[in-house]
Amino acid sequence: MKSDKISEAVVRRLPVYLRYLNELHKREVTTVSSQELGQKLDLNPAQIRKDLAYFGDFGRKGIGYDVSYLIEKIRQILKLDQRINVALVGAGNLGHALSNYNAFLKDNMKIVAVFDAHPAKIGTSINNLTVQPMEELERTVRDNAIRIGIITVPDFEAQNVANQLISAGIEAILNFAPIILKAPAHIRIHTADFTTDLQSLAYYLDNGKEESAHEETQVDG
Amino acid sequence: MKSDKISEAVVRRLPVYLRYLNELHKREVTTVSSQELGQKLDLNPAQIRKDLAYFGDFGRKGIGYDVSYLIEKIRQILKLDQRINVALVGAGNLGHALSNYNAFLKDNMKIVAVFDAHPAKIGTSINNLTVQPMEELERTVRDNAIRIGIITVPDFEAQNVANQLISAGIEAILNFAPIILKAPAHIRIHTADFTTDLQSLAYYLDNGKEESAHEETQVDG
DNA sequence: TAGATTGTTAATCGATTAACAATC
DNA sequence: TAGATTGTTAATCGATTAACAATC
Repeated sequence: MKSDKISEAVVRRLPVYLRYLNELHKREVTTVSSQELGQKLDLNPAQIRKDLAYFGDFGRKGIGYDVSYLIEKIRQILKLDQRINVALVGAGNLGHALSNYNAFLKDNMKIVAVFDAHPAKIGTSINNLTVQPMEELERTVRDNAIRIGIITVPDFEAQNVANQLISAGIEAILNFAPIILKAPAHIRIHTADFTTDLQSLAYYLDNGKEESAHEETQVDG
Repeated sequence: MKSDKISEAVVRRLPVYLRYLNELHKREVTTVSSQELGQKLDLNPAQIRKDLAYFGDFGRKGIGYDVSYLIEKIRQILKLDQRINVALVGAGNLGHALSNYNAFLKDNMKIVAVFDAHPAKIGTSINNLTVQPMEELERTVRDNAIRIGIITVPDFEAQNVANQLISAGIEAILNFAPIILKAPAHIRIHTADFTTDLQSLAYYLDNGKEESAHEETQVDG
């Protein structure tokens, strides 16, 4: 079963598969079953098989999946087999941290330009890249065929920066500012907001009892 | 309709509501309807009403929601009305960036301790906090009633750090390492992995046509 | 009163999981 | 051949959305 419309949930699991497959490959494991994969990644094996089957018949009945072949296929699906240039806007602490993560990203996706509006930042160097003024954003994006923008500016500037990235021709945005960006439908936006992560985590803190089906707790009991 | 089991999707939207409500409050808006909220946050109004109704009757028919009251209620639900201490493990670039975000978190959630295994880091200062060695983690966590741990160490150390946090009595973890952590069921783990975010973003880059229902494109056509 | 908007039930939609024939 | 495991269909589960009576 090829194509149809693939749900975002499926797409978000692909990088997770890829990461673990790369680890297996490094360990020289050549074959893996959906069951092993599921166990390691806390996912249902049927779900993994189904996810992969959306894109092709990658496995062999009775055998499992060839690790190298599956890595190749997932990289193709995610377009990680082609060079993808990324721009980072906001040369603060977080921007600095992210630009260092280039090491973690496989060769083909790379932050190739950093921008900031703050005069003091411009011209300084971050991880071998010179911070450029916002005025150069449009030209740099076009000249370097930059397709993804990462936003690490304060929230009140984020929408403005997004607009500039979009009019420069960027196709997708990874937004770290705690705000819901508005953009045309053809622009893909992912929000990576750890304030939200942390706050929703607080919900699950246990204040006393709740579901203490365990017989463990003896304080307060 | 109170309680039942609340889905994670619902819990994850609460901080989003809260953030925008705080903005409204700052602008001295006193009342808001689910429709306005939905428009601003790109959500279905019925969904917002349903989400809130899980926790109580916070609105008034014909009127909408009182902004201040709803803020208070959501803060209670998320346990943000009580002081929650957080520990950060991994004093690298990302850890540094996160510790600065204290400013963005409301008063009640705070990073109160930073740890690192690297001798060169220990004793240095990050955002007014002295980096402590891992050996002190257990005691510091207990003495300061730290309930949440943030992991910003390299992937190969992440599981080990998680184990230490858990045995020190932490209740929840925000994990930035690109790995699936194993933990007992009562420990809540959220993964904030932007490698995954970026890679799944690449999938949506448009290589040519796909769903060009728009008549815009004339190059390549 | 008329208009607006909630809380909630019912309908829809979509995603996950189970089951199994095909086959290595 | 017997055992293992895929790809896929059907069953289940859960989340979103529509609709509307209640009521401010």
